[in-house]
Amino acid sequence: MSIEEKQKPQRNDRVTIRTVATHAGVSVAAVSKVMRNAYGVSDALRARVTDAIEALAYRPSRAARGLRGRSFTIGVLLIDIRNPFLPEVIAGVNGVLAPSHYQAMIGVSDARVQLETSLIESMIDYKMDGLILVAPRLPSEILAKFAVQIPIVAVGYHDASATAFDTVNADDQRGAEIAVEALLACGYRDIEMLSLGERQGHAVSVVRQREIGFRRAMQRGGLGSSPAISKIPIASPKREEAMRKFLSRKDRPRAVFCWSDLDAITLLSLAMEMGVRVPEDLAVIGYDNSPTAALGLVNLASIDQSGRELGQVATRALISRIEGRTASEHIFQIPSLVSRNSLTRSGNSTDRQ
Amino acid sequence: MSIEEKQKPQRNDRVTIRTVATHAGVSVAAVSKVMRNAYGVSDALRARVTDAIEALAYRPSRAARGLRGRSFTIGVLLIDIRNPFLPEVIAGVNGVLAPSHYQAMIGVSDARVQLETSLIESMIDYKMDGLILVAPRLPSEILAKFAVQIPIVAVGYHDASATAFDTVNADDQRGAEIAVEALLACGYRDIEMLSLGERQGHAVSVVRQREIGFRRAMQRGGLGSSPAISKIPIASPKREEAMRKFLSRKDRPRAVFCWSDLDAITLLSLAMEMGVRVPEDLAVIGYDNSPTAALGLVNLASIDQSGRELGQVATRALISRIEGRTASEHIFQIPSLVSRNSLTRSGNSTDRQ
DNA sequence: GACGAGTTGTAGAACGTTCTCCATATAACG
DNA sequence: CGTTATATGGAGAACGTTCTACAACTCGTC
Repeated sequence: MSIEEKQKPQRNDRVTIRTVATHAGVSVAAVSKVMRNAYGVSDALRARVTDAIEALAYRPSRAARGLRGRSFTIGVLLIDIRNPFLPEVIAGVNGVLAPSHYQAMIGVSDARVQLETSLIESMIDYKMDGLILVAPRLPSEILAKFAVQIPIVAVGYHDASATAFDTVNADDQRGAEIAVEALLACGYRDIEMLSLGERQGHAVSVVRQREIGFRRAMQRGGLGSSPAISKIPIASPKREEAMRKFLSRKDRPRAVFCWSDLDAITLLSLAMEMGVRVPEDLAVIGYDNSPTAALGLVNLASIDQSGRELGQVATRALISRIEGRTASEHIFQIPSLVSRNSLTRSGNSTDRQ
Repeated sequence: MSIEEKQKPQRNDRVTIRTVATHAGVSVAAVSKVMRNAYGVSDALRARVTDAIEALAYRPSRAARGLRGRSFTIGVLLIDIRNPFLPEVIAGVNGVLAPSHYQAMIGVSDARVQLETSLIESMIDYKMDGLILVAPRLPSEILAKFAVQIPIVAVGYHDASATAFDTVNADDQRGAEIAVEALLACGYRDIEMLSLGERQGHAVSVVRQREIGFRRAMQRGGLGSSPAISKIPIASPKREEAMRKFLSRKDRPRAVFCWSDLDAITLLSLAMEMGVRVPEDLAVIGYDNSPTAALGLVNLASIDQSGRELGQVATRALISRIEGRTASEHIFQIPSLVSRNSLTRSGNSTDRQ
């Protein structure tokens, strides 16, 4: 136990695998084996090596690891850090990763395809062990091409036919159905959906899925074969303009289902401003159950897709893929309704105003 | 220009620096020089090499780079991804980095010192070129120890005496002063601050700075030598409880300055619930000017510290440090007030209720 | 036309791991 | 006691860059 001084006169101060090896009196390869807990290591050897690692506070260089083998890092790609739903996903990922020896590194693509591509490439170049892409913008063929080089799990990306990578989703069709069913149960018949403007999102996007679910539930409720869906632009001046126009429409519906809380909350603000009472004049139901929706001031009913669970499930799927699974998996979570005052006065909170 | 086939029979399909070199008919070292635009490269050589890089769609391996030299990556450490102020900082960082050949990788520490340490170590082990720590929890001595190994810029961390690393801050003392001055200008005299519970944050934290500024402005305004500061716990059941107690206090002040929008917004919700009118019974001013504060439903006056600018400034500082600066810099931004209805009816939005 | 000063390109040793053999020691079995 | 399996440890070649030293070549300049 003489942890006196390094025996060989090393002038470099970094503790490498070699330092550990000489300190423990074993070979470099042995230390490597212990760390990766590979086959063919006796308990005695393992003990000696772990003691040395402890004593020297040795940390393997991630860069060097990546050059040859595993880097024990997984990359997470976020489309947008502003959406309050995404932090939940991260929390889920970190939760699963914490007890393992993996770590997450996050990149933010800001919804730009260019940046998204280059971040994915960077993560590959870092020899990361796997990727979790949250609501990626890239088409499925491109993702499949990347998936050849690195295990990929896509979250919030509906392509159940993908064979090269896994997907993890809340069932967005079902979520929209639940919203419509809730509105119907409150007695509303004149229902419209506020969806996302044309150019955003291809067929695989969550928005389109919610539209499909909306249509199906409306038809099933006997409310016409082509229920009304309004498209709201995403950029800021036009967005509010479109909502104001909607609110002041003569034939404004009695209830509205918004594709996302972000839109629903802005709608609530504008409604208050324009004297449209919620829910007396207009019932509103959002999607995501973001923390803001839960505020007493806002009190927005919303569909809850547990971001945390999505993150957890995606991480487990990724790890199993890293460890050898090749058949693709496509996992669905079932979302649920959180009722609040914007749906009906008997929501679950006290009255406003 | 015969980009026919690879000349040598390489069975490995990865394009490495060697592939580029043979394709361009030059040495490996030459290619490396061109990429790092190092000294001693003729225009002719540079052209040949860049052509080859283009033709082969070559991307240098980040892992290999990190092993020997620069990795052209900077690490960003976030204390908490839920705080809506942080995404702005990221946006600022990415904005500055986009045109350069650097890229950002983000880690989330969830305010756990343990995780914060291990993430910093990981980033060092990746041989990242520099670190931006946003509101780190670790004490200054520890940061200084890390700063020996890697350039560090701390954002939202008040330690102007640090010599080993840089700091970039909004002037939180001044921000609190501005808040108090605004309340005074509206004629309020009975002012209290809602701050963060005891155990959170050491002397260098932004919260303590805001307390200092609050006290100074109150004294300057002739409102006693030890103005009232209430501490609100951070965890959820106790937090609301403390706020309710505050709101129902007999000697409740006429105006309140909250250390953060997160607290101010919850306070507004509870006030509405308990029938305390804002601003007639209680004026409220927050800190951060988060997107939620700007909502018509919330309409919270707040101190704006441009997170985006903080991110930009921090990134520039980091790059200059990476490129050789050794003297430490401590940069201050001046925050500003955004007036809204929670401060006075003449805020800037339409009336509520 | 020899000599230094610059300029441009190259060879080859790091960097710190992993991982594929290979050598040895021990156990198992007839 | 030989033969064969099995378990354990080690040597040394990758991995894909950077970077130091140095060679070769081109100019002036004396």
